[in-house]
Amino acid sequence: MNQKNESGSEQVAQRRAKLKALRESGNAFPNDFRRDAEAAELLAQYNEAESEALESQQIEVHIAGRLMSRRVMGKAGFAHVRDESGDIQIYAQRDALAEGVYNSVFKKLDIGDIVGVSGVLFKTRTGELTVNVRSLRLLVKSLHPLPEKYHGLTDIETRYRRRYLDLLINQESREVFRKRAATVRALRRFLDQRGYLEIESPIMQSIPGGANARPFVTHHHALDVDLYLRVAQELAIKRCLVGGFEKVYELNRNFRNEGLSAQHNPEFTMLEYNEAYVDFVDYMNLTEEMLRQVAGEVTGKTALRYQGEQIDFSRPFARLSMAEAVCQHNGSLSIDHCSDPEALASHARSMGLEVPEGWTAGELLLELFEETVESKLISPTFITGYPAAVSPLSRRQEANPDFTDRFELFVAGRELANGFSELNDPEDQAQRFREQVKSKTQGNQEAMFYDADYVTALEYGLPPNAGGGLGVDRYVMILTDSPSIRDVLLFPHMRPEAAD
RNA sequence: GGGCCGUUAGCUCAGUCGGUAGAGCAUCUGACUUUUAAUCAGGUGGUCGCAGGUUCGAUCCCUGCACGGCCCA
Repeated sequence: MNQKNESGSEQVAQRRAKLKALRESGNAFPNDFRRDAEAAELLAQYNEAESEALESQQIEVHIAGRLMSRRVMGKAGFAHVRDESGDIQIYAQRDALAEGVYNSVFKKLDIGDIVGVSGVLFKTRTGELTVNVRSLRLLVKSLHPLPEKYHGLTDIETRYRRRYLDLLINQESREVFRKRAATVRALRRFLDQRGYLEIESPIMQSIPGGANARPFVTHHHALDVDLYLRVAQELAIKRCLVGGFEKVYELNRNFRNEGLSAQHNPEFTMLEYNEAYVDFVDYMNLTEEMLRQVAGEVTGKTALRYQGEQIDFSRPFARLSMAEAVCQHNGSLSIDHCSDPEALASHARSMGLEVPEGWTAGELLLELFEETVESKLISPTFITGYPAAVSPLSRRQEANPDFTDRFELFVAGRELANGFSELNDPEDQAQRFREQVKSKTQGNQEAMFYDADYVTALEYGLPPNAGGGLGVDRYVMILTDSPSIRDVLLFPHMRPEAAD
């Protein structure tokens, strides 16, 4: 924003003039300064030291970083230098520096410049650990003024579009991405320690599958074929189980061609994990343990506050069937009603919901669940008993084949994870794919494709297994108390800015 | 896709019941050798998101568009 004006702004022109002078007097972009300390390390080590002790030790340090503030008082001045670890103050005195350095280097620095500083540690009258500058070099001239020191950068659009500025100014933002990295590492560690194999399966596929979602299409010119960006990792993982790997996960990007919202980015990170010879109950247990352990490792806490709500991963997660959950939140319905399409439809209509004639009890139940329950599930809650019609890869319940051995986990009113005992009957799978294709020809762009090779894989024998999928971005949102998925994506998808 | 709100200096924000705009910080000049939202004095800086319309005159009113935020679908 306003980029067009900035190039002509007075402040930028002044800085460009300084850069021009630097170029004329030598290498304006040197890379031979070496540091031996970081701000946080020095503060940790010496902040408690007595002033006299520092005075007698004369500890010389070499630090580098970006100038974040400056207070010049005639023949001496203070500034703060920020490196990745934090900020530390420097103090430059004209008469303590080589001839001319104070006026020609220090006083010409602009906020945002990257400097290399050598000096000796001391404490100011107010007790702040400070580097008393002996020599000072400008390493990189910054051409644009930084956002203001007190209010910082708060414009949410600029924070997303120019993340580098956000990271530079807002330390909390850096912390979010450190926690994101820690979350990903902890998830991998959790599964690695249990003997899982991490795989990398194709992102470009000729037949996308594994989720009900509209895919992105691209084109391979040499082969002259359309390819889809994957919407899930699941079918690749289960092929690996057919191949004899028994515990497999993939943690990587998926792509779904849908709208953007505070919970949706077109590319997002999902962890999918499957294990042979376990079922969906085992996988609720595993998922619960994983989320609990990782939350503790990343935040150091068991009970989190998310957007004002208390979310406690340390307590056992609630487990309810969808019918039980709907009954809990719709006082006039009983469990018996939940298998009765008439009762469910009339209840839905009494609430003002539009439900088509001929919907099954399962479809009506799901509709009521989404309308009346989902947003109220703040504490971690597993919902089970999903209709087979909306679960084309899930194993059917033995007692009621219209439903599946599937769960979804809701936290903070949103879906966070999904899992099920996997369907490994090739003939049933083929039939489910046919139903998906029929739905697709009727206009459902989120319906699945028929994946003949996957059916063939099942015909060779997929061991009984369960699988789970975790929305990593949403999980990080909760761990970092971030209201929008864009807050946990370094470079979230934004509409292009208008051309000038 | 619909509704509401926002877009003014590099940043954070005021403001004009229609007469082409202000503050703080930043920046520039001067003073100042332990400051820390440094201080003091003075100055510079704007296509008021874009395009139309109404009007003698629009940053302000109207319409459309763009981007963003929130809510809904």
